[in-house]
Amino acid sequence: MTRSRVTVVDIAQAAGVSKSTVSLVLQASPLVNEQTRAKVNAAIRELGYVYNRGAANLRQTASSKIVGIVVNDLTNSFFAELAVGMDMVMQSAGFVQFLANTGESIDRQREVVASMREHGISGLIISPARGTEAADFKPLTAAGVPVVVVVRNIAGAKVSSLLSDNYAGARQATEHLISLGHRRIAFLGGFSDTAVSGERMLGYREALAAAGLDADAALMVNSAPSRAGGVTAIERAMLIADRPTAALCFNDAVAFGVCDGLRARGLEPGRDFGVVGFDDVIEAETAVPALTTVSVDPQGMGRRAAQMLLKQINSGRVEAEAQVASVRLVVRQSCGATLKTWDGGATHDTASHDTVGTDRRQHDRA
Amino acid sequence: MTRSRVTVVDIAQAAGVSKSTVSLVLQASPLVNEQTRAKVNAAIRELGYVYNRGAANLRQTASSKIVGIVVNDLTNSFFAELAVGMDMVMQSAGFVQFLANTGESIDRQREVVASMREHGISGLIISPARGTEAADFKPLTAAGVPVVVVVRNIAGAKVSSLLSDNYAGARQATEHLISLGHRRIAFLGGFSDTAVSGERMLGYREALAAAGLDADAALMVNSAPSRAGGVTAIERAMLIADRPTAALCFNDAVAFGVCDGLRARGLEPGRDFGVVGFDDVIEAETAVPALTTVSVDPQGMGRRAAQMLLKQINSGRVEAEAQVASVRLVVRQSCGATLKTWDGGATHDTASHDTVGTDRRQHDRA
DNA sequence: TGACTATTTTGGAACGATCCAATAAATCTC
DNA sequence: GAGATTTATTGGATCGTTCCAAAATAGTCA
Repeated sequence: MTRSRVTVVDIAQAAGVSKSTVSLVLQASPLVNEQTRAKVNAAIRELGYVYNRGAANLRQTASSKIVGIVVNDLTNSFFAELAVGMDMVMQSAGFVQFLANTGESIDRQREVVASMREHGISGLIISPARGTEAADFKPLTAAGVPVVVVVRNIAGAKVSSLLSDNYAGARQATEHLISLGHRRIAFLGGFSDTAVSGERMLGYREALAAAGLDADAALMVNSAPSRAGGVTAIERAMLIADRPTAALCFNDAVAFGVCDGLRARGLEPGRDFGVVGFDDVIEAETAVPALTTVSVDPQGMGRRAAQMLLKQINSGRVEAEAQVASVRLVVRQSCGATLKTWDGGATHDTASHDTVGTDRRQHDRA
Repeated sequence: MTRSRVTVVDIAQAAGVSKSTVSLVLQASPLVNEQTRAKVNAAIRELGYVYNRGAANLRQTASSKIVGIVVNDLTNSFFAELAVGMDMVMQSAGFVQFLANTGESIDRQREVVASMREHGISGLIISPARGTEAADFKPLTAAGVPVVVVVRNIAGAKVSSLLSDNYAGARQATEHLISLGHRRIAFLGGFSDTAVSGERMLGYREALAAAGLDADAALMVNSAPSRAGGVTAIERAMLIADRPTAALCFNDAVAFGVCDGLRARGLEPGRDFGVVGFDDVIEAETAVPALTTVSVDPQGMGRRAAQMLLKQINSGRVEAEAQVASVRLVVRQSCGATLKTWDGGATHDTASHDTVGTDRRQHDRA
């Protein structure tokens, strides 16, 4: 016996006014008399009324107060934090968000976006799955739904974007490793056919070139952009004859995997091998050794993307705007630059240095 | 010039039928003639029609195909994976989900649940913030909205729940550490005033008691249930005179922090100190040393919770059902079990074993 | 008091899809 | 070929809110 919903009419009846008046109270209109407002509010509380936004949204002037957020891998801390950042500003703005995970499946992405549209989102933030094309956003923009693309760029799409400065970050990180004395620097993880990977790799290569080092193709190894991928990437990188002594990793997850892989072969990241990540996820700081990484502040990026979207929703204009979030290298321990004390090992009795490189040794175990 | 929405009437006109017929086509009714259906579908594609679910939901017989998911800390892998598990089955069932992060704020939680209700969720899965009371769910259940509480129990709430068997898991893990010869076993991390922590701590204490060991209050140290919390917890635990030789950690995040903290003081987890986590997050397997932990399979739990909710939504009956997800101890390396000769002494010259870390040695620096 | 503002309140027509009862068209039955 | 049956189609009322034009009430001033 599910009793039928409590509606404005019920409230009106209970408060002895018309439904129009109740409606005015609901939207806090100054037109309504204080006493009347109090009576209506009392009735609302009394009857346990809940506003039906769906009904209100029917009138085409209304905004649904719903946005869609689509990410490709929520299990990756980077995206989880991105989502949390968005959530914060959306909640504060009185919006509620659909969130969907695509797991890089373009089909799921299409379904999920279609589904969100049916439910009437007033905007969409998406970190597109691999293979997403500019044309995929056509229907959205044509319908006047603002879209913000984050993290991964979609060439030719007439939507707003918020990307991190991958080129600059990678270049800076690579230069840092070079300044520490490294000459054989690997680029590990990620898929080179993605825009993000391409940009980071370009920064890496140009930094090498500028220093007069040549980019050995054997030093660039693709892998899944995950911790497990990092393990396999470093394994492969150490198979070649002229081994790297340091690596720029596609992201922090890969970097952690690389650290795992190094330890598995008896090498200590930061001491025996320089490791630099990308993203600066929350664990990067507390990990041991603390991860030197390019900070992109995912939560901040999420907040910023949300603000971009809100601005467009509120202004009513759908005008593409491309923003680039600047990044900065955060030097911690995994690159070897701040090497302090854990030199430990009996076969190892160097004094402390503040750079890597001097006490690096080759552990031949293969 | 945002042209007004395309509606069923427009489609009807274009296809030369009535809006009722269009509606029948939309819900794939067998009543409609094949040719008519084709005509209508063509018009739908032609005009770029998008279904307006909000309008459909007005009729009270309809189900909104929206569920709400509320978690308290999406940056914790455990919850991220839980969410992904739910997302999977919800997507497959044609539902779309609101997702909100409360960050343990009971106010945000209340706001966000209210907001979701206004948008017409047909069900809610919630991992309640600390301090949530049974009464908070009253309005939901009274309105016939099924609720599934996950992870944390709310005593007295008349809603369904899916909890992991914290008691059994903690007991099993503690027994395992005891069987490895440990006598001073700490319980690190978490807040003892939460249900989850209470259950796990009980399992820990009863295992100790059953083995004739007494539970030293100094060995139980509270901390935030995060990686950073784990670092501080182990630091505090190592300050006491009669130090622990192993620890059961509140969750995997804490366990990783404990490993970090141990390394910072020159101790190698798994060799010099037994560490057991709880949750079995995805990184537990690939970490070095691989984390011995109580597997609760967060993704599987998410899927299961989603299924419970769907069952209730579909059956229309709101009947509370309490499920307990069984857990199992996954023995990896961090507990030291794969190292046979654990003796806890400072002088330590074990031979090679088939684990990582054979050439790592103890660094006494404290 | 009556005319004239302000200030409040209010029916009814949207909004877009569904569903029921009723109709129209096609097929069958004897 | 008239009636019964099956198969397709269709107006209109409905869901809960907003908004507009209009009405009712209160307040002001000559």
